[in-house]
Amino acid sequence: MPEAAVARLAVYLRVLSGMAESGVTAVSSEELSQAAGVNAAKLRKDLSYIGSYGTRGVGYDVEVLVSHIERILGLTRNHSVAVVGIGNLGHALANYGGFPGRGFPVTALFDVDADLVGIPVGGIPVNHIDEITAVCLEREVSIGVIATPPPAAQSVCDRLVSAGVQCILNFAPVVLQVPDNVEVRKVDLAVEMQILSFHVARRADEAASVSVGNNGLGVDGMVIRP
Amino acid sequence: MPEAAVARLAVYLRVLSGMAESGVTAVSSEELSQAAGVNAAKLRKDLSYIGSYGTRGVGYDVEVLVSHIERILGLTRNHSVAVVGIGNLGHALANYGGFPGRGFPVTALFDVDADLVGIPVGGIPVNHIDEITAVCLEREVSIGVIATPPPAAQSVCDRLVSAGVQCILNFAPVVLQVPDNVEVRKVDLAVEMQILSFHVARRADEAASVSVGNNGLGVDGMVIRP
DNA sequence: CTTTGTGAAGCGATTCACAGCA
DNA sequence: TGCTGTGAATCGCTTCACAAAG
Repeated sequence: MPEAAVARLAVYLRVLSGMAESGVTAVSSEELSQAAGVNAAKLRKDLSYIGSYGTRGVGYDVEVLVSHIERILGLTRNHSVAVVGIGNLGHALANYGGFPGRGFPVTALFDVDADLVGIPVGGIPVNHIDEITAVCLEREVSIGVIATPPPAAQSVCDRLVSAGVQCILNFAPVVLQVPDNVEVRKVDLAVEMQILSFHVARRADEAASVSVGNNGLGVDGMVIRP
Repeated sequence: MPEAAVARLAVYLRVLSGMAESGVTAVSSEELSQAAGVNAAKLRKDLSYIGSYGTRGVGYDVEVLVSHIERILGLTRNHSVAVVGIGNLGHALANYGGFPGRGFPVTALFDVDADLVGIPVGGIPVNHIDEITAVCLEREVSIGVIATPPPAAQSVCDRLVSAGVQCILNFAPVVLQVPDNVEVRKVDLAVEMQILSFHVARRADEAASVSVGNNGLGVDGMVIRP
């Protein structure tokens, strides 16, 4: 199954959960794809990767789809999360209090700053970063979230890996080096902003070339390239 | 140019900036690709999209690459940013104080909560959300960041669009509906966590099938499928 | 001899279009 | 008839491999 399809399944799951709460019990590929912002063919292909749970001529049962997607995404068991780096972002993450979508309880917080150690954030006490290995093993952390300043990220990552953590969500603007058996996802604000910046620039370029070049008209409408 | 290549250019730029600060003046595609976590062929292909600025047999001049990537990404001009929703995440974003990588000054903050209005966060006073249109137009906001609760996201998005904002970074777990001329990037924690969860589940499945099924050996090593 | 730049091949994801089924 | 499920076609990104250049 394509990695991109996995990401979309998570989106479908959210939309379906919303529908279920609103009392909707059945949905067609057309309706669901609209709500998820993809086209219907892609949606059906994505769902086909996990099995055939629709009814031809009718559509999908919302509850059935929800439970199958949850199973495929491994949401039937809890995934214990540790957040490292209790700055602005770390606070925000800890205070989400069990991650959005549930099933991801935050069970450990770490920081280098001794002044933070022992103080609870979002109900969980902060441990010193030197305790990562012991605490992660003890609390069976399966997902590590890195929210440290860039210089600390690789070292934190190494420690998480040596504590047996195989999944890492990295907010630090650093390219992490990890062994093959560790999965890293990164959330990189600077990169996101720069992609948007690129599109602004491209739009500006196109606007410029349309107005003076590519439409064959000069600025006052005179035909240059008939 | 592939969208994926644009994202990588932003990563190369960061790595190159770090090298420049360390006094490195030249770099080969092999070195740079290692540091950026991609293979050398892909790096060269990506750089070829923006022009031929290397020297065969030698490599690339760090400063030259930096300035060309900055130009392509539109980083030669400032992009004024507005953050909407001053909760935990909004605070964290506002306090970054000019976004990572610079060139993205936060010039406006908005919230519905009247108690927050007027109080500065990260040096910028919070405006009431009803003032979005006027303030965004006045401060020439080009990028809107949505950090509101899910139910408010679409409405905030609509208001940003009507204020002329054409680029949106969305942290709310909602699929935004926008006109074609608006570019949306989303950062979705729940989706990221669920992708990691999927990989945990897949690893567990594989481990199970290796130990009891696909290697032809039972749990104690007895041959089941010789 | 080293390293870039790139056409061409390869590969994976998306889209099409229709067979299959209720 | 209507909608799903899916092979086949298509598209676009990635990788290869080598000619070109210093």
